[in-house]
Parts: sequence; structure tokens; C-alpha cells
Amino acid sequence: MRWTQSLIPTQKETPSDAQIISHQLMLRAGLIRQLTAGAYDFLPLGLRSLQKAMQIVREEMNAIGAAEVLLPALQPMELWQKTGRDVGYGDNLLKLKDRHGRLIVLGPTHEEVVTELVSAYVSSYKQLPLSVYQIQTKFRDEFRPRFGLLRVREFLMKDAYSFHANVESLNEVYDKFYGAYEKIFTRCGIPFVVVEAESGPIGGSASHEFMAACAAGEDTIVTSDKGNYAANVEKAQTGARPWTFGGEPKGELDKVHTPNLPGIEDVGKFLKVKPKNMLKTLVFRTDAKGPAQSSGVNPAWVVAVVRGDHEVNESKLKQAVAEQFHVGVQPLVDDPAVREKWAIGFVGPDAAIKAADAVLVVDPDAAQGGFWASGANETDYHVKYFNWFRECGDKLADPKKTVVADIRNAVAGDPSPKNDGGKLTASKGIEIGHVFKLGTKYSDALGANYLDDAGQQHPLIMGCYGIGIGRILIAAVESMHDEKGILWPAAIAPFSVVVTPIRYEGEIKAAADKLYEQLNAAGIDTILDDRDARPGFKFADADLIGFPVRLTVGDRGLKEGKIELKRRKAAEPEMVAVDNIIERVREALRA
RNA sequence: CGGGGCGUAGCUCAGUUUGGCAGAGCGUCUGGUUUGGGACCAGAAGGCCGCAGGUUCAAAUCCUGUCGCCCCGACCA
Repeated sequence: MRWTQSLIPTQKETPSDAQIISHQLMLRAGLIRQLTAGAYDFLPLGLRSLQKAMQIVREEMNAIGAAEVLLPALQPMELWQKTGRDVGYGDNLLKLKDRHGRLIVLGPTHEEVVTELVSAYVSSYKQLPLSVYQIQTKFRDEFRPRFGLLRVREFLMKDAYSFHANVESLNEVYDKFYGAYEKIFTRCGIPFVVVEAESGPIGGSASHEFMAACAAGEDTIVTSDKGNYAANVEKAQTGARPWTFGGEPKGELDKVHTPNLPGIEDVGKFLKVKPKNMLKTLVFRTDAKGPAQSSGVNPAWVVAVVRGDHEVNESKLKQAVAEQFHVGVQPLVDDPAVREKWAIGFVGPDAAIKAADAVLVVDPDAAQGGFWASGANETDYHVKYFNWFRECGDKLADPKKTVVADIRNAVAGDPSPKNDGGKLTASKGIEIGHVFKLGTKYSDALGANYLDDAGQQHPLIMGCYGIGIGRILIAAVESMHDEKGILWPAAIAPFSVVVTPIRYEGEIKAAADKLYEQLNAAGIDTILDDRDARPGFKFADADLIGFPVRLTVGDRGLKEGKIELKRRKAAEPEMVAVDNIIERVREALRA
């Protein structure tokens, strides 16, 4: 490609709307342009990188025997109603009406569509396992698109789905996808870590996220300093944390008027108590059907308590409550019935003791003796010098009333769940890939069954596997740039080589043209900077865009029959004889 | 949806407080001089000041409404 024939609008100045470095550089390098919130034009250079990433993904998917398909973005609402995700997916589901008034979904993902497809043609265990994938545009009506390509409303995603007759087969194929993902991100040159993510219906390690470590990431990764554990903070377990409700009261219970203080931070400041010395008490409704019993089993309410500086993790809470009390937990909705029973915002743990139909779940760090500040169970009041045994009594020892369990998000400094003396550290990451064991959720809902060798019908067991193609570019730019611009890994650079003639005229022009032809003939994708511009201007653009190799053609080198080769990542250029240039470029691109 | 910020040339932004000719730098175009790390000189083009209404002799500037964009929060199989 000749520079003057392409569309490469580089900019010297940083666009004011761009916050994170990858967004700034991708705009400045002329890779993308924002059309509207969460939707971007891909310009020629951006598209080339995107296509290279797609090709790598495609090759690795093909290598593990996944068959490429292309499914419509336009999907009938009925399909989503069958799986309940017309509601379950929430407002991120982009809906529209056609001229006949039919409701259409612009697909945010394709479990429904692919399950419908496979169920139409797969009816025997002999056809399994089967894996299909596509690279296709997804639509999600994000509340707040942001950070350039990181969170957008329309984006390219590689989504793959596998179908199985048994869990062993699913596990086998899951491992293949896992391996393919490692190859993909390694080939793309992106530093990544794999973390345990939210467990699926299969249980165990049913889900892994591939995270590119970078400060701009939206996800928090928790890692053991022993190097043997990594998980998304949403999923991360903690090691054993000792607890005891014991300890003498530090003072008389002291009720304090605390009006107009919206958060725990504010209350803490007002009371002159640090959040880590406060109890955060949240109320959840259970899905228990029967009448509450005085013993505390089959409770209607769950009162969860964590330390003031910690966050309740709802999935951990759900698990603890399911194990101990055999009921599910629903998110609390703010309705008058709730307000009447609980002083929302001012609840204290003892309220659970007094209510016959409530149970108490306490995080170990909150189940400690000593000084606590807490809600007073009365609107606009808190108490100081809360003491567990004095305020709650021996119900704390009743397993039908009270349980101590890990119900909070992990934080830096927590013991590793491996219980090997490791401590957890926290860092930020961008989720670039996700592999997930789905189970039979979609095949059940859509009646996608197969016949086993005994002629019995069973729902297909499924896995799904996603990669955000655009996020590959973001992750690369976030992790590889300097003050001058992007440092593209060779595999996904828009062009591998830029040929930069010092002046595009005379014998320099002839030499540059010839070099450009040679590189093209050798199958090295090259852009020729044929602009009538001064060298410094061209160098600055080349560095900003970040082509891995720059070949500078000028009279200095030509006098000696040499071309200057400058690797973007190298500090200094080297002079290479014209005869050796192709070979040397290949070497530089491998490095 | 709650809170905050911003809409003026392709880009970055002044001008709005205190109403009075539409501005600068970068980029673009023309001519010239230049040419190894974002050159210089001279000239030029480019604007519904987001949009609509109002106040006023007069509105980029004040008022009302509205649309869009960015950030924080909430949301994110």
C-alpha cells in the first residue's frame, strides 16, 4: 500500500474525549474514529490490525476442529422469550420493531440462535461432539459505553459453541479451547493471565477468563504471591480466616443521631470511627416458600454482615445460604414492605436475632470481638460499642440461626485459598477472552435433544467460548506503547514494514520503489511512505503508528549500497546491505 | 437513571463572568525557499458558535427547552 492512496489521518494532539492511553493512541494514529457513543469507524490501518487478529483467531479455531458459521444479528424475540433472556439479559438487549410490529433483537450473543440451529440438524450422539464458531458483530445497549473500544455498543466478537453428549466430552473440548486461546493471545503478542471466573451450572472450575494485565482494565484480578492462584475478584476465594465473636465490650452501647449521612464513609467520619471498625449489614429476601419456623430454618430473610470496609459478594452469600439454610437469595428490592420491617441503611446485626424469620450470615472479619459501630435498627440512628454477645446472645452459637462464612469480595492482603501462607494481591485487567461450561441451560429451554445409544433422549450439553476482537487491539496498545506511540507486536501490526524515503524523488525514489516491490514480492506487508514530506514528519508518524520495522532510504546509505533498518522497539538503527535486506527484515519481525 | 463537565474551523482550544466586527495554534490549499527527527516566508480557503424558542436596538455571550459527547456512580450471560 502507498501511504498517499490510503486514509491515514494522524493527529499530533490528543483528542480531549479520550481517557485511556490505547484510546488516545488509536485515535491519534488514525486507526479508528468515533461515530457516536459506543460505535467506531475502523479506518484502513485499524481494520488491517483487526483482520490480522481475526485471522489468528480463525486459524486456531480451525486447528481444534471448530467449524466456522455466520449467524444473523437480527433475531426473533420469540427465541429470547423461550430462554427467558428477553427479561434476563436486561436492558443491554437492543430491541427494535420491524414494519409489521414484530419485535426483533439485535443479538448481543448467540446461544439461542446456535442452539436452535444445532437442534434442527443434530439428533444423535453419533454427531457429537460438535463445535462451531463465528466472527460477527454483536450489539449491546450498554448504559455507559466508554474508553474507546473497551466498552462499546457494537463490536466484533468471536463466539464459539460446543455440543456434547456427556460432561467428559465437554471437559475435553473445553480444554482444547483453553489451549487454543493461550495460543491466540501468545501469537498476538499480548501478555495475559488466566483467572478463575464465575462458576457455571456444572460447578467446579467451569469458567476461565483470559485477562490482559493493564491499569486501564475494568476487572480486578486477585493473584496469590505464591504464584499458584489467580481469579477474578468476583469469584476469588480467601484462605481460612480465624474468627471469634468473643471479647469484652469496650463500653456501654451508645446510640447516636446520624441523619443525612448517605454512605458508610460519611457515617464513619461523623462518628469518628474507621470503616474497618464498623459493621455493614445488608438485608436480602430469600425464595423460601413455606412459613418461617421459630427454629430459624426456612427463613424469609437473610441478614448479611461484613466489615465496613468490605463488600458483600452476592454469589458467595448465595452459596453459603444454600449450604446452610437450603434457600436461595434474591437481590433486595426497595419496596414499602421491606421498609416497614427493616430500617434500611440503619440495620444492625441484632435485628436478625430478634426476627424469627431471619437468619444471620457473618463474614469472619466481622465476627470478631472488640469495638464495633453499627446500625441501631432505627432510621437516622447508629450505635457505638456494639458487642456481639451482649447484643445478640447465644443465638450466635445456634447453627440454625447464625453462620460465619466467607461472603465478601477478596481484597489485597487476604490469605490465599491454597492455605499455603500465600497472600493475595490485586491488579487490574481487561477481559479479552472467556471460556464457559454452559451445561444444559439453553438446550433445556429450547428442547435441543439428542438420542443416546439406547435410544433415550437427553438435552445437549454445551460450552461457549468468546473473544472480543477489538479488545485484542486495546490490550496490545495498552501493554505496548511508549511516549512516541504504539509498539505493535508484528503479528497484528497494520503493516509489518514502512519504507520511508528521505525524499520521494530521483534515485532515492527509484530505490524506495524497488525496495517496496521486493518486500511485496517476498510476501511482507509493507507500506510505502510516498508523501512529499520532510523526514522528521514521516518518522514521527511511523513511530506514532508503531510499524515494527522502518526501512529508511536515503542518499547516505545508498552511497554504500545500504538501507537503514530501524526496529520500532530498538533504540538505534542498523545499516543493512541491499542484498540482505529481505532476510534481515524477516529476522527483525521474528524478534 | 442520579451526580459532574463540555458542545465555537478537520484537531486542540480562547472568547461567555461584564451582550457590541467570529479568534489563535495545528492541519488544509496556492506560490516560493527548504529537506536525516513533527521546517520557514507570503497569501488563501474554511463557522447555522449543537439545535429550537425567548429577552434585547443588538446574543457565541443572558433566560427556557431540547439534542449530543465525556467522566463518576449504578449496570455489565
